[in-house]
Amino acid sequence: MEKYSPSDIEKKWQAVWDNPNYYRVELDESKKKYYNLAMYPYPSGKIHMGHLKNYVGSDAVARYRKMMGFNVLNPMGYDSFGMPAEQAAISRNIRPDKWTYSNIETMTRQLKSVGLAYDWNREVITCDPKYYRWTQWLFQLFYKRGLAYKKEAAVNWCDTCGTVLANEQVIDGKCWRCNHEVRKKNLAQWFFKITDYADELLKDLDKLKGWPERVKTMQENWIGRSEGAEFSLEVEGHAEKIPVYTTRPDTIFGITFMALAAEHPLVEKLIAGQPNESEIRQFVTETRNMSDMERTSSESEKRGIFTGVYAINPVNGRKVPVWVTNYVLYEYGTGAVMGVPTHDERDWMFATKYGLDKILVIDNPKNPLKLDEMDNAYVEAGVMINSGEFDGLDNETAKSKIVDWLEAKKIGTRKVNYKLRDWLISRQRYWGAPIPVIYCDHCGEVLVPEEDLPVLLPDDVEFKQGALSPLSTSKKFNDVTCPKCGRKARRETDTMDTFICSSWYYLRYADPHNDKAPFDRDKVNYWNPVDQYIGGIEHAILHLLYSRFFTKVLRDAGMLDFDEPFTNLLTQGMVIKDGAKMSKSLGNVVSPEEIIDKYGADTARLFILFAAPVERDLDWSDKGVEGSFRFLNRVWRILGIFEDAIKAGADTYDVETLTAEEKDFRRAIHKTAKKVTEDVRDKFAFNTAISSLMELVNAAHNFQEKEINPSLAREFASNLLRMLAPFVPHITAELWEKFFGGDVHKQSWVTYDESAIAEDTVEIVVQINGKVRERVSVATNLSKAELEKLAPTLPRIQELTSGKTIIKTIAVPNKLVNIVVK
RNA sequence: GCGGAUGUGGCGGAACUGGCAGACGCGCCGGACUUAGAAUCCGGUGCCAUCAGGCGUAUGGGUUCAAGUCCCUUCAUCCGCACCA
Repeated sequence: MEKYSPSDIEKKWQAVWDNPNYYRVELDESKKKYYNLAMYPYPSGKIHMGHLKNYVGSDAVARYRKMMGFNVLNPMGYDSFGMPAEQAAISRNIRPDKWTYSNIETMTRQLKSVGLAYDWNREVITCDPKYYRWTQWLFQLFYKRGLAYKKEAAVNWCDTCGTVLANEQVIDGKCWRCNHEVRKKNLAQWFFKITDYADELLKDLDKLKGWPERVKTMQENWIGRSEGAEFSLEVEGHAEKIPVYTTRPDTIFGITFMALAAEHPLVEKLIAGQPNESEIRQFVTETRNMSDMERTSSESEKRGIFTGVYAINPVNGRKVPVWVTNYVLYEYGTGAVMGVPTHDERDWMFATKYGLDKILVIDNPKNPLKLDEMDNAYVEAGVMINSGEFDGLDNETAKSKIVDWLEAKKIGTRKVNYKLRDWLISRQRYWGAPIPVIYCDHCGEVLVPEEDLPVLLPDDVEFKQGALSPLSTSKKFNDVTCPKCGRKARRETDTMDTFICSSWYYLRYADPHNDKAPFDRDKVNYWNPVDQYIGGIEHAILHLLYSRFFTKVLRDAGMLDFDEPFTNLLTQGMVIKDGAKMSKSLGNVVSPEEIIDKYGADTARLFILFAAPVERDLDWSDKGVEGSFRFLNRVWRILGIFEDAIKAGADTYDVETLTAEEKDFRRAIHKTAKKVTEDVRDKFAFNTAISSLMELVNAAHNFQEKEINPSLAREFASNLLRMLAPFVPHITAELWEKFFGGDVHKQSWVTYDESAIAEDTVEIVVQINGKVRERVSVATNLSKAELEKLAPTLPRIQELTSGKTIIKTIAVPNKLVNIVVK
């Protein structure tokens, strides 16, 4: 047989697979569906190893499921709105759409060169007006359901990107995209009311049995639910009250001061006319100008200033000073906090610094507290003291009793709070889906009528770094009349966060060409939810939370019938080289193209799958790649040696005619089939599946210079090629065609025969005091009693136990015998 | 600080419900083929030790006939959240 030449083989098969009908799938109620999805890429113009790792693993799953007889949906598309296209327009004067579509073309070509089994008929491109028409339609659906609203707020602003960002897109106070420090800015912006779904988004995490714990925990923390009470304190000499939220109603009797956020609107009213009014105002301004980084770090110093006014604790009438501080967050709860220094560490630090009073209200039952000996707040459980009628209760019980009491006296109520804020979706950028709203001086906010969708992106725009949205520079775009009254009006010039586009793309794949609706309900209900989703951990909160939110809203709108979009989630690891993530700046990048050119896509795929479990980081090794290439050559070579036998063999034959050695080999074939099936089906353990295939090929080498039963050789080739097909599709297609005719990817998955795996004898380990001292071959399933009887009679064991007393013998059938001696 | 994870040869990594630690691959060592090299094939390869044997899964302890696996302690690394009252 000729030499293994990956480039010829791969070109040949990729041409076959490029036929749009080859991977086409259709809805078929008679077949069990399997929706396999890998997170679609941003069309940067070049695939990198990270993409490859993601898509190769996902592809193996799709191909395996197809061979298992599932109707597999395995689509691909592009998350094609976003800043880089606009940057290209700003710095190189290339139109964003040109830049994007040419990148899509090259990336598609690169993806095809990897041999991925996508149904490209279903390609989704989010910057295509046929797609973003429905993104706009969905915005309007949210609007009509009261889930999209515009409000003025202090929002996150990135100067380099020239746009606002959602809370989820601010990482450590910096922009998720460009890493530039984010600052606060007051702007009127569009929000999606994700907080309406906070409770369900949290609760339904329990339904996601197929998600990694880590991702669920991250979402749980992000949603940040807490239970407590809200109540108000009167202010001496003012009509206004100060509402506060607390999770520690059991410490209400210990309030010694009130702390307001610098942004709190009451501050201005309270300080009016105070002698040091201007000093306080200066403090407020300074604090508000601090970056979020300095402001929210728990290490930074707590500072504050007394307003000169006092509030009254409603539970005991105590007069407490009201302070303005830098450590209370305006956005959470009520923007005001009750100060209980004895039982809250932050309040302790603050009160100590400014010499404020401290009252103990919870005591340590084991070791009574003394205020003047404490150097920290007491935050453990304990017994109530100094708390009127609640004294003596344990503080957990007191918590709910005090809230009951507050409610009965109409002072306060139970309250649940979330850290999750509404999703800021406006972007002051061009390359996104325009928000389909028109402003009319007469009619106000008006939705663009459905028949006028999509609101197209105009081309008469100017791109300038950091300037206002380019859309505001377009005459065409802004020349509009009010759809209601016909008077001159103006368009919303903001576009939508690209994360909106990606919050529903997995639904569009089910019905990608629909021009009457975003998708057909029956089709989505057939294909969705996604059975297996694979992608990077960086979307643990962003994309995965937003998509869950969208699914729930669309369910409530009657557009689909499930609660969660992704049944199983696999978060794949990064690609590492020389101890660091591959990056241009470190110069440790290996491009998929160069590997494919040198060894072929099959080798690249095999190495990626073999070197590490999918969810773990992959340590790139050039030597390891060579090892994978070597293995494929071994497969090629051994099947070449067997070629005549394979062709002469029969599909069914009498196993009893095999020699003992051949029987062993046949057992290995069936054992491997079992192992590979279980590894792929249950665990996505491609690395161990491949290692057992390597063992099988190694075992075949015993026959390289020996006659092999032709039918056995045939069985081996058929099994090996089918098992390897999901991992290395080209070489297996070629060899299958050569030996069996037809298409390996249309074959059914291997089956195995338990009886063929069973062995007559097993090797038993005999231990003395837990150390292996002898091995013995016995009949399979020899009973415990028989084993216990047999072991001490072995010569070697007799020798080692002579003169000692046997205390106990433990036997585990098919495994071992342990003799305990003294 | 809180939460999650990880820790096994020279390296990437195996080990199902506790039952032979180190599968498979890389690297290394030896051999065959070759004038020689490359490629290929065969064999070896946790550490210490002259065979016997001893020691080994981050640390220290515990449970057990038996622990990488279960329990407690400490340490290290990575990730997420981080003044959320």
